[in-house]
Order: sequence, then C-alpha cells, then structure tokens
Amino acid sequence: MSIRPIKVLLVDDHPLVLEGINSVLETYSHIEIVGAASSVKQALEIATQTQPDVVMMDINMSDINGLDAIELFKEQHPRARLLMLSMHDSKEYISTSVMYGAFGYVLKDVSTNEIVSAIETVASGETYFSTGVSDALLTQTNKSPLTTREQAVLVLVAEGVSSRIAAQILDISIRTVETHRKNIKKKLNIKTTVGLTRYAIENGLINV
Amino acid sequence: MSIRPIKVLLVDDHPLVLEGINSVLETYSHIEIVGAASSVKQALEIATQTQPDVVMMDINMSDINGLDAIELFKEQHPRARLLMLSMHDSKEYISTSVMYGAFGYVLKDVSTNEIVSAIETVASGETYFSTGVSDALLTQTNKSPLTTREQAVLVLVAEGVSSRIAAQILDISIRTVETHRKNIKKKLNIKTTVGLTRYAIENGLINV
DNA sequence: TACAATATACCCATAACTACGCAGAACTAG
DNA sequence: CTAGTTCTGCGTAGTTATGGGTATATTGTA
Repeated sequence: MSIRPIKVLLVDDHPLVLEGINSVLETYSHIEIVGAASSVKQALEIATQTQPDVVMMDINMSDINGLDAIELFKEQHPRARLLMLSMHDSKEYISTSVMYGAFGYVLKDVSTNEIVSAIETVASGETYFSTGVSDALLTQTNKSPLTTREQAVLVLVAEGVSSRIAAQILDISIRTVETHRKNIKKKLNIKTTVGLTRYAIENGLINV
Repeated sequence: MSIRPIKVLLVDDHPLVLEGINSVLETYSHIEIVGAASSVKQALEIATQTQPDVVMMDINMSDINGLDAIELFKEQHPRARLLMLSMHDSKEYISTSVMYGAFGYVLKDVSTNEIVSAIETVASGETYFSTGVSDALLTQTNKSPLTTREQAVLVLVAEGVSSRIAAQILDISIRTVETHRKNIKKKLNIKTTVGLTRYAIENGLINV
C-alpha cells in the first residue's frame, strides 16, 4: 500500500453499478475515485486528465467493444492497469482479454469486498481474477481456443447470418464457412446453431 | 406521499447493483429499504417477513425467470407492487410483464433519480415506465404478443431443442411446432432461429 | 528447411428448417 | 350461442445445416 491513494477510474454505462462501486469504495481512504465514465471515449478523456492507476471497466460498453477498449487504453494510457468487470463468466473471453493486456477480471456478482482486493492487487502490479474466473481459466488452458478466423465466423453465425451470406461477407467459399462451423462445434463440443449463439453471447463476442 | 415510509424490497443477483440502488435510496427518508435478496426464492421469504410495498426486481434472475417470478409474487404477495429492472429495452417483454401484473418497468441505465420517481409512482398505485420503455410500449401496442403456447415453443427453440424433440416434449405434432415457429417469427418480425434465440435471451425467457 | 497449425475448398447423404397455404377443434368473451 | 382467437395438424417444395471424409495452399516457427 503506497503513501498516496490508488487513483481509480470507473467505466460502466449503468449508473447504478457506478453508484454501487462508488459507494463501496468511498469508505476506503487508500482508494480515490478520480472519475466515472459512461463510455469508453469519455473514459479515455478523463484518463488523460487524471492519470488513474487503475481503470475498472465493464467489458460490455455500448460504444466500443471490450477488447478494442483494452487496446485503446494500452496505447494511450500504458501505465493504467485495466481491471475488467463482467456480468458473465466468459471463459474464452477471459484468456483473450489477458492477452490483450488486462490485469484482472472480476465478475459483477462478486462480493463488494472483493472489489477492493482486486483493485489493491492490480494496483500493485499483479494480476487478479475472481474465484469463478480462475476456474474458468484453468479449465480453459488445455483446450484449444478458437482461431481468429473461426471467431469471425462464429460472430457472424451468432448474429444470425446464414453460411451463404457469411461466405459473401468474408469473401470465401461457403464450403469454407461450413468447415469452420463444423470445427468450431467440434472444439466447443456444441451441437446446434442455437448453442453457438448462446456461447457467443455468454462470452461477449457479440452484444445482446 | 404517505405518513409512513414506502417499504422497498430489492432483488438482484448483482451485489454492486444492490449497493448502487441502496446508496441512491438511503438519502430519502420517505423510502425504507426493508431487504435485499439475491434470488427470487429468498425474496419471497423476505417479503413474507417484511411485507414490502414495492418489490424492485431484476428480470434476469438466475434461479427463476422473470415472468414466473412475477406470477409467484402476485400469488404470494398480491399487495406488493412489482417494479421490474432490466438491462435491455425488451420490447415485447414489457407488455407481457404488464399483463403478468408488473406495475412498472425501469431500465438499468436510467439516471439514479429516476429510480426514486419510479418507486414513488408505483407505490401510489400507478404504473411507471422509463422513457425508453414507453417508446417501446407505444410501438408495440398494436402488435399482438405471443400466446402461451408460442412462448413455450420459443423457449424450447431457444434452448437449442429441434422441432422434432420439441414436439415430443410438448406432446404435439412436429407440424404444429413448425407452425408455431412460423407464427412467432411473423409476429416478432424475426427471420432466423438465431434471432429467436437472441430474442429469448434479451427478454429473459431463458437464462443464459 | 521442415513440421505444425491454419485457412481454404470440395463431396455426399441425411436431417432439419422455411415458406407458402389450408383447415378443423377447442377455448374465450360478449 | 356466435364470433374471434388459439391450438392443433397437414402438404409440398425448396433451402439450409449436419456430419462423415479428404485435400491443398499458406503461414508461422522451431
């Protein structure tokens, strides 16, 4: 714990969640909330002014998607540690977000105290993952994740695009799209298109 | 505004949201939070003990789905006014939930002050819908909602069950299931099965 | 360079879904 | 009881998806 308080920037488009985090954190003197943003763009601006140590951000922001948001922060504010907040236990998304440079991943249904631990840990330079998340990561590591192309196909499928149209969009043969679909299902052990859709939603690959 | 404070029971499985609402409401002396539950079952128990005037509940609870939860409350606590909280602007769900007996519908991204107005309005016996919701209702009123049977089919479809299996489950002909699917799509103006799945998830008909 | 992984593409048979339309039975409200 | 809605069921034809393989560029990297 350093002499000066940990400067935290909150980013979430749900005022009630912001209010909740605020309310939890304001009782701690070693944590200072330097700002609250309801969009990624706004968050980037506030970060420029306030130079936060930790940015606590919802992965489901409406203006910019989670992974892109991480990238933007890494570019523009490399010193800020990113702590991602999520509604879901987004298995695959977690490892991806770590690769993108997130320092931690917390589920929104964690106990309020855990938020404090997460912020302290991330501020100290270590990584933090809430309980459910660690399990997800562990069970995930030995399973091969989807390739970039497969993810692209999955997103289209989950958006309701038929294989034929997806092929047009990606400018590949419909056969290829079908092969990808086949491989994705095999990897994820999912049998139906509906299952793919739900998987994509759960893992934040598309916005509901 | 009555002499005694409005007794409010909060139901949400996200501690941060509970904390947020709590934090907003605790500054108002005419509103008293008599309990906070993280599941519908727990909420029903607390309601028995505390007899709340208003129950403010997330439509996406993990133990019991939104519509069933409304029904349970209407049965067991008919005097409590239900104010539903939702992440999404769930078009049809809104009118359905009203039919089921909800007194109001508020989006989670509303300003914190609006929560107070909503509670006051609902407590007085009137209905309350936040801005985005009213629009959705207006554009919806002339469209017929899904029938009970259609909803049943939709749920099965969205769970990834094939028409053939759904027919077995409902003990009807596969033709009938197909007809229902056809009519559902027509009513909702949705073209693909994936669209139906997403619709069901958005509207809390199934749990992700 | 050579191996592994990835992305690409095709074939075939079967299963499932889609889109039209039509219509009787059962239930509900006035 | 009548009218309207809902639930039920069928036909036909066409489209799409599934689950088996197989196979060839390309790419990354050890």
